[in-house]
Amino acid sequence: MARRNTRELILSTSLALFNEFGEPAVTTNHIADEADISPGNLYYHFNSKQDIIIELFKRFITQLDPVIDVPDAGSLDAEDLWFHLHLSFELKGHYRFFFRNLADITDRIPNLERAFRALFRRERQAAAQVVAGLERRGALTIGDTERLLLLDNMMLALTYWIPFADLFDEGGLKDGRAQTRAIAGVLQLVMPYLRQPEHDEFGALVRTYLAH
Amino acid sequence: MARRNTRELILSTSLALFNEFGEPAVTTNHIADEADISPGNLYYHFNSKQDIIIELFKRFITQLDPVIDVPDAGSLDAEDLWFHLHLSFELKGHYRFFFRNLADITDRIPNLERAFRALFRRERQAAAQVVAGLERRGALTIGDTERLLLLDNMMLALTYWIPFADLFDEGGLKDGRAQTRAIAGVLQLVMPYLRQPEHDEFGALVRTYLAH
DNA sequence: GTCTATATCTAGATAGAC
DNA sequence: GTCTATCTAGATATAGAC
Repeated sequence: MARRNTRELILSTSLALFNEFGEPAVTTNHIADEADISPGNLYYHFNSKQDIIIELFKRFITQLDPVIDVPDAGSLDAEDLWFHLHLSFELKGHYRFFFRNLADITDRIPNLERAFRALFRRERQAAAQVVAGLERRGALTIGDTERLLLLDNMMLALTYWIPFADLFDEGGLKDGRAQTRAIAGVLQLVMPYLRQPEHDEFGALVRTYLAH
Repeated sequence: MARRNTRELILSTSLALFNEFGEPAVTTNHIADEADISPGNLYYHFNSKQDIIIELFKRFITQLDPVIDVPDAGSLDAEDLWFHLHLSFELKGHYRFFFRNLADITDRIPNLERAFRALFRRERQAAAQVVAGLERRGALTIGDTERLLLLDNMMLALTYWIPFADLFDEGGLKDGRAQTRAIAGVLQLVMPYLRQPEHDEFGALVRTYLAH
């Protein structure tokens, strides 16, 4: 067969199968089969199935890092925010098997739980910075209780929109329609607290993109 | 041992273990062990592990039915809505293992996927009726796009607040604090679209309950 | 690096005595 | 109804030849 890079082949095959059937339902034999290699070969490149998952997670987080830690989170306008959410949801869709069974997978792989907690903490902080930035510029007004609950609802959408869409999947995750609706959902959470002209800017953006 | 009702013991033991460790991590041997019966005895009462899960689901849905299909959904006030959400989230917390691994569990148990889809459809309809009722009474104004996204965000909270809280669990699910915050989160989603006096009624309710 | 063959382990499930 | 003992299947992982 003389493949260029078997390790990469195993990773991409695993990711595709995990996303399609869910990680627990995909065995190392299935992966080897689908990649047209032997099970023994798979274990030459990876010590365990967990190692494959961990490597996939590392790649996910490496790609997500620059998306979350946006340097000027405090000065984003509607278009910037849309763009950031777009990158975030697209990436999460690409690695959606993690979010499908978050509790199960973080339970079984010890370090993954800590990693996801850290991720959520940073995502929440980033969201808080965006809100704080809008407040500072006088574009947004919100009470303390409301801010807390707004961040809760934002985190919920950022974490579970992908698996939620997956449950009803009519292909929307692959062509990006599901991601578009997710972004619109997040922006709508913020919109009610915006003053003009930002309020209408956000609204127009949502409508434009939702219309395809 | 001469137990009153072994079948019930198996069910309650299973539910407790599933909620604590996640259903995939709990074997039939663990259940038998924890219930102080033999594995053989467990299989005398249930043909399979799936049968236990299905029976638990039946009980969940039987209890949830009257909570979802509220006859006068169109005329709920803030307190009524709070109460309904309370019942709903409490019950979901009681059977939270289903929501922990929704995608996985619905994939493995064929009929469960259909059942959950039906449940979501009904929940969304009920939410839509509540919103429509508020609109009819002049308490709420919302555009068509916004209504759609509002329902998305409500469904997201109704479905995933429990597993979300579970991820960070500091015991909040058992004493009900997590559920309280979930209810507040849902009410906050609706609040921005309310006029007075309903807007302040909802706000006061949220603040009262969140303060413990 | 890759293969075939196989070891190991564990979960779900059954058999048959009591 | 309940037990002990055991079967079976399938998944992860290893051994050793090529």
